[in-house]
Amino acid sequence: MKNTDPRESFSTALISWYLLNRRDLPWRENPTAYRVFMSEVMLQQTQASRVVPYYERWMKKFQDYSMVASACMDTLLLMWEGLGYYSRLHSLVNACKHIVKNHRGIFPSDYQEAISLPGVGPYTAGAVLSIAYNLPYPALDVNVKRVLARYCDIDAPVDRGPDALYRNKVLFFMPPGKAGTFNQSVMELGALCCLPRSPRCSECPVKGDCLALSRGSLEHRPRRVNRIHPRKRKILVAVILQNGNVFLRRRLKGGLWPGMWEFPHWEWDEDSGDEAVALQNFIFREHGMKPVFRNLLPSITCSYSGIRAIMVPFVFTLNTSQEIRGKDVYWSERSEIINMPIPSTHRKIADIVSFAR
DNA sequence: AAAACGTGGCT
DNA sequence: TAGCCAAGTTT
Repeated sequence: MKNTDPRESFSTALISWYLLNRRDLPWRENPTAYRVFMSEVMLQQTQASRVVPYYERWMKKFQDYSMVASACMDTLLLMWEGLGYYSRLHSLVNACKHIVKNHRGIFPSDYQEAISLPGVGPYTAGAVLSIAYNLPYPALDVNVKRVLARYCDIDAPVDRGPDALYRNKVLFFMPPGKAGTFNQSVMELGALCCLPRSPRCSECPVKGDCLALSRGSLEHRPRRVNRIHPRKRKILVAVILQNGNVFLRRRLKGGLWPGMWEFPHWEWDEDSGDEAVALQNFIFREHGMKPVFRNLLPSITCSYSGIRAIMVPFVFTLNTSQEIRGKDVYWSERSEIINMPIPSTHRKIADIVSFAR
């Protein structure tokens, strides 16, 4: 007699498929709570393939919470550079400090304690507790929502409103004692098979019971409501040189690119006017320098959280008689720029500057 | 509740 | 090119 329990047929087929098809990702070897925690934070809003090199560098350098907690912030920022969402890093460091101080260096196995750690939300708490400790919590990310929205033909939007419906579905299907493997199976199906654009239904281990597939509603699952079209901006960037050194300033904690180094820049919202002069005035207001405009560098487009920007780099030189020093400003040698944590779009400009001639 | 927060690959 | 998308959390 074949098993016809809908819970078991889903999880059994899914786990069998997972054990055969899963990727050999580094955080899947020896999945201690520390290793899983570091990977889950890096993976937030990011694709696995992009995280791999960052994760391997991180694990080589930091083997436990106390090593992260005591590391130099610039070193940490440099290791995170390019991953984006830098507040994750600041939260992660604070979480590590908290675990060392209050949990004897052991990730808490209590859900409420876990979710109260900085940067740890429902997803990350569920992922660490299920994967590292095999505790029965959902790890509800967009992959899981997409798989369930299709398999159960759920119309509730995945990007707004309460998650209770989706969480209950996960718990309904979760087989006893296999929380970690089950959660990873659903996520992996979403990442490899139940893809956002063109799902590979012919390869799917649970296609036989997929409601969206049988009802023909696959195109409408998952349903989304939140669509923000990006606004355009033009940003004038100042590359100020003095004796061959490059002027950088450190951003404040909070907001965009917290704690990282950048070129001074000014958002340009006019239709016309002398951009170089406007930028020069800004530099004087902000930093008290009066550098001389020399030339332009190639413009760079970038986008982040609803903004599409074009960055226009202006090269200035500053007379040696003007001495500008300060806590959060720095004259970097060209060869040294590579060791400063700099956000991705500014890094492209920095590379031109540091490798020029 | 809605907006902020990065970045790069793909179509 | 412009839009969509990704192992979410915080305010």
